[in-house]
Amino acid sequence: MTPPRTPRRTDALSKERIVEAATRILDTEGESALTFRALAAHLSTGSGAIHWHVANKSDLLATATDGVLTRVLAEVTSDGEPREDLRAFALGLFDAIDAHPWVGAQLSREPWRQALMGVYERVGGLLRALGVPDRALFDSGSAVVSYVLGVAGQNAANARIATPGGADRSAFLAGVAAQWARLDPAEYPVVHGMAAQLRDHDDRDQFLAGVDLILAGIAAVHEATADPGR
Amino acid sequence: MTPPRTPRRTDALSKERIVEAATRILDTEGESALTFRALAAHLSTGSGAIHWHVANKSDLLATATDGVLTRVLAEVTSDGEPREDLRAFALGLFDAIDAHPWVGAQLSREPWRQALMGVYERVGGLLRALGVPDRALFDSGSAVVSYVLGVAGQNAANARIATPGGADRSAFLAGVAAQWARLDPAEYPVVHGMAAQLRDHDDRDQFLAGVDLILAGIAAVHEATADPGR
DNA sequence: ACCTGAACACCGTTCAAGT
DNA sequence: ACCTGAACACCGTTCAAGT
Repeated sequence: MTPPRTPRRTDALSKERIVEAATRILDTEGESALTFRALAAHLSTGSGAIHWHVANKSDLLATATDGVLTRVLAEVTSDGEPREDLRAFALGLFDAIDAHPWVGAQLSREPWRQALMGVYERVGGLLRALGVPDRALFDSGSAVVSYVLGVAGQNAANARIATPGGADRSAFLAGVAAQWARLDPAEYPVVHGMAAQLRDHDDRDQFLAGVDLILAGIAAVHEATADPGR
Repeated sequence: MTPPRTPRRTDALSKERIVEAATRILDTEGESALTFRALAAHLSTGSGAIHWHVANKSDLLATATDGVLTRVLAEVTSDGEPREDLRAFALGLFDAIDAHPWVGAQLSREPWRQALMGVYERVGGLLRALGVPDRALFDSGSAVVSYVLGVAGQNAANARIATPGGADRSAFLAGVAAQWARLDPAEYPVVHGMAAQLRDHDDRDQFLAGVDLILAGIAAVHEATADPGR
């Protein structure tokens, strides 16, 4: 009489289901909670089974990241006024990374390369619709994309730092603001003066203000250098 | 007769020496090579000794990151024309992260918060010297800082992806450019058209172009909204 | 073809024991 | 006070064995 093995699950495992479960763990418990053992438990299977569908952890993170970004690309449509479409798209990326902060931490990983292509395409297309000449599309697009990713990364950082402590975001900001306010105004005149703004600002508003700033710069530079022979 | 223990080292261990060694490992062998065992071997001590000086790995990474950023703040002076000073400072951050790509990956970690204060102070001060009104300093400064960090993060990503493969940066870029060129122009008209620019562009130049774009935007918005009653 | 779960080589961290 | 190095509880990944 052999010892009873754990009964085989009926619903088949698949890379899709694994990535789905991984995303849920990342969203709810954070990056450090995503282990193959935890994942296996969630899916009531063995860790080896996961490795049959997923090459390794990097592959898993890559696919999950790609999923989030692909969804943004698909869900945020660009069929209106280009300026508004661009703001909406940027905001879509912002919100996606806000909802899945771990994606911001994947910035420096492979998966982004593929997704970034789609992002560049979208941003470039909208900039072109705004009248940016083709030769300026690369630099302008790169500036927009870099800015968006920079904010995303910082936001991911804040989300990470804030949550572990248990305090929510506004309490966290208030704490940093208080620290800024306490700085010696002689040594840190600017930051000292920013404390109140830091405490009260809205991340999304500030993000959009930055997008508008860059668009204004693109418009200014573009008009200034608009080549006559074109 | 007791078995001979490893002779006690004469030069005292210190947090400073540990962080120095850690930085060297990070720079030369990459982030994955930094383990307490490797570090202990480099310093010919035990892993426990390191934990006596350094709370944990996070503390170690934080201190190393802070060191790099502090050095940039100290070495890049700002005593000339504000616009040039700002470009030089941004470039200083760019180069530092280019030289220590692992710093870019620390973006979403605690250590940055302290260093970021100094960065905001410097950038804000220069923007003010450029004529940006105080109330606009926070948003403008945030835009500049976010952009710089975004580029830094992406560069760290490229450095990471490129080096493991053994190919150097230009070969890596050529590969990605070739991939972009191969894309269906009907589906990816913009990115397809950017392939040549991607292959030939200079990272530093493009970075500075972005800084200039943002500065142009700040100037434009500032002039447009310059309040008469001030 | 797909899954199980023990085994392996590693990791950060702790800690009794030394000097 | 500072250091040593074994021990502990983890981790990703592999793999013989099952169905």
